[in-house]
Amino acid sequence: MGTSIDTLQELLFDLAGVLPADTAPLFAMTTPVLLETNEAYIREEENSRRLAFIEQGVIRAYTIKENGDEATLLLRWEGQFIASHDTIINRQPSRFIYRALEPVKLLQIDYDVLEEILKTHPEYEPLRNFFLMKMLAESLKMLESFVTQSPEERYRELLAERFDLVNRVPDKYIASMLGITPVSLSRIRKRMHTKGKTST
Amino acid sequence: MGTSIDTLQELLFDLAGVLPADTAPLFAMTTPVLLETNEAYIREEENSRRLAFIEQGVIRAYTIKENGDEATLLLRWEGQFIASHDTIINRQPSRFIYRALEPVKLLQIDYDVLEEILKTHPEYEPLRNFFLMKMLAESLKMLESFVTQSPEERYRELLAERFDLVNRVPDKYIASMLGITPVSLSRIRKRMHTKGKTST
DNA sequence: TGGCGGCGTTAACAAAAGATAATTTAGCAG
DNA sequence: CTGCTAAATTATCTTTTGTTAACGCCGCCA
Repeated sequence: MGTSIDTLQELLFDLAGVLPADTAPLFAMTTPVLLETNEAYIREEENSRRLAFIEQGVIRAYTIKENGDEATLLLRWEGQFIASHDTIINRQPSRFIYRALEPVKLLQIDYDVLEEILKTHPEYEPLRNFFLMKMLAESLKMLESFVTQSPEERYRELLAERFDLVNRVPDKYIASMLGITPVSLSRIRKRMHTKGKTST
Repeated sequence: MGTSIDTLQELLFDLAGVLPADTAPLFAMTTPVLLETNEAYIREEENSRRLAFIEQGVIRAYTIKENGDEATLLLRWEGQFIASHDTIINRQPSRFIYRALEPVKLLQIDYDVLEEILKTHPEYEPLRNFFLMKMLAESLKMLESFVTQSPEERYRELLAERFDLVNRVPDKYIASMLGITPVSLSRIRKRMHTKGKTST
């Protein structure tokens, strides 16, 4: 059973040829964190520049709309990073809330500390680039789905690509992430059952 | 009148304290490129890892859907970078077409060449991070607008924030970027004229 | 300058989504 | 096992969007 550190060390080796033995300075500054179901990792208006690798569990990033409704921006799960992009990229208080949907295990580091480490250990730099690019690619892919597909098509694709995730997460959050209401998602599912079971 | 090089040198100085005099190795590898209206910069299935800073003009990134319709993913204009994210991030043939909507002036570099330069000149690294983060923040903001706002609200916001851009670009591309049809955008505009001229 | 073609608008109808509320289902605590 | 609560479904009605087609406007080019 691999730990976060194992995973990240492997990644660092693959990306930059950094041997696990040479990653001590990086991992010395990380802290393990546990969240219980429904616990907030980052709250609205918070300014902390924490960055975490998810070892286990699912975290939901959402915002509260003017009318009081929640809107889920994205879900992150094991093997991904989670951080307040408002705070890290724009140095603004987080407009989003990051909350565990399940018990979560994190490996955490402060972004400013990470930056210091990167100054003295530029060999870790590929790790940052890798995750930035990965997140950018993911965001663009989601964006693409909004301009090319209908809500039903987006849902079908999500089912096809992340069936496990859809089953771990309440439908209402999935709906919100697809840009529709839970009622609408329910109707889509009904349509899918009756009519075309075939697809994508 | 500032050139691309001036702008980028300024950015490099602000971000990393690199003096303009020390940026020669970087700019030695760049090429100016001119595109005329409607000329494609990157075509579908293309594998080139070109990266360009837009000095003047607007470029549209779009894909052709299964039904033959076009879907505009994003628009980029002067001061921004343009590149095939499929090709640079995932080393896949571009699924998008990048085409000039106006006469365009670019400052181009090959990404692989840039990577080589970054190995010997890590002091330029902040530039890459800056643009990656900037693009990520932009993508997430657009994504946010899809989960929190209606098409009409997205249009109003686009008008409020990028009025100049909306006026430079044909409505049908704006509509597609908002995830709706040109017919629908036309109705939204009609609604806005008659009813609420106020607000966000 | 006359015609052609693309773009935006409008119209008419079908399909889908939003809002609200009632009802059923399901997960969890005691 | 029972009961409570939240989530999901269903129903009804309204609003918005999609689809297709017609029409007018304008720019461009022969």
